[in-house]
Amino acid sequence: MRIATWNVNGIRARQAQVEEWMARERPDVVCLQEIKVPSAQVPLPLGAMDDYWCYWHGERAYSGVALHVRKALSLQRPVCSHPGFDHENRIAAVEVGGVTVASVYVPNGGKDFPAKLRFLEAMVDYAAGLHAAGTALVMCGDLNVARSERDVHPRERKPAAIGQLPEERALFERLLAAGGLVDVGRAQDPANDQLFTWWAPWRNMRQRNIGWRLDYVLASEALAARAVSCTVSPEVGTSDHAPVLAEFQPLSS
DNA sequence: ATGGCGGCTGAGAGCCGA
Repeated sequence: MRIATWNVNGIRARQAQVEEWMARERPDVVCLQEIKVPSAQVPLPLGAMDDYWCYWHGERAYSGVALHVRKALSLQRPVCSHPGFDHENRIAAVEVGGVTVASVYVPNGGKDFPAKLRFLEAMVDYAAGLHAAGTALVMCGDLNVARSERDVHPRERKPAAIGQLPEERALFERLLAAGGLVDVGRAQDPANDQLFTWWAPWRNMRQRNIGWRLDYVLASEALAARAVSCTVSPEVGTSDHAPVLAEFQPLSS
């Protein structure tokens, strides 16, 4: 089971890159963020792929998320939803094989920081509810928080910067604790202090790997114990964010 | 400390990102 996430920063501008990447990586589930287009205007063939169930949850110009589920995983169209706390089309979820997968784009917070905190708090409650119900969850996406100091390159560390603030980091830890979730990227690569997924688009920050880790695959403990890898692909695409792909052994085996 | 630029809309200059 291969689950991938990518903030594409405009699906129309990134269409060919996403198609190429999906053809090469062949993920079973794909979570996209910042599609920046109304669901009805998603370009084909990405909008309705032969071998994936596609769920687009977007709006004009801004934000928006999507989910793709390989049809072989689920003969009938999976049940898709956007949880009640959604805001600006920032979360979509799908239930497949007893696992809930969510594609999430947390508000940056520069425009409305309290709204970011409210969204993160609602994510905590959502994950806690699924945890209490015994539903396995994989929460993927651009969480717009660098989890800890080591998730920001030393030269980008700014304690007062949005994305690095103590209250955001505390909410990140609450999300993991209340949801019974594991940060799969960190768990798979515990000693790596260069594990970045976003780079500022100037001064060759990406090539020099001076970045932030903002994109995550969080998985319920039982599922995370089945993870075999979680990799960032900094060379893929021209979004400010790189895709992240986690591979899991089947839960049942 | 600051920084630059692409994607989007609407058909300009401005918002947004983190």
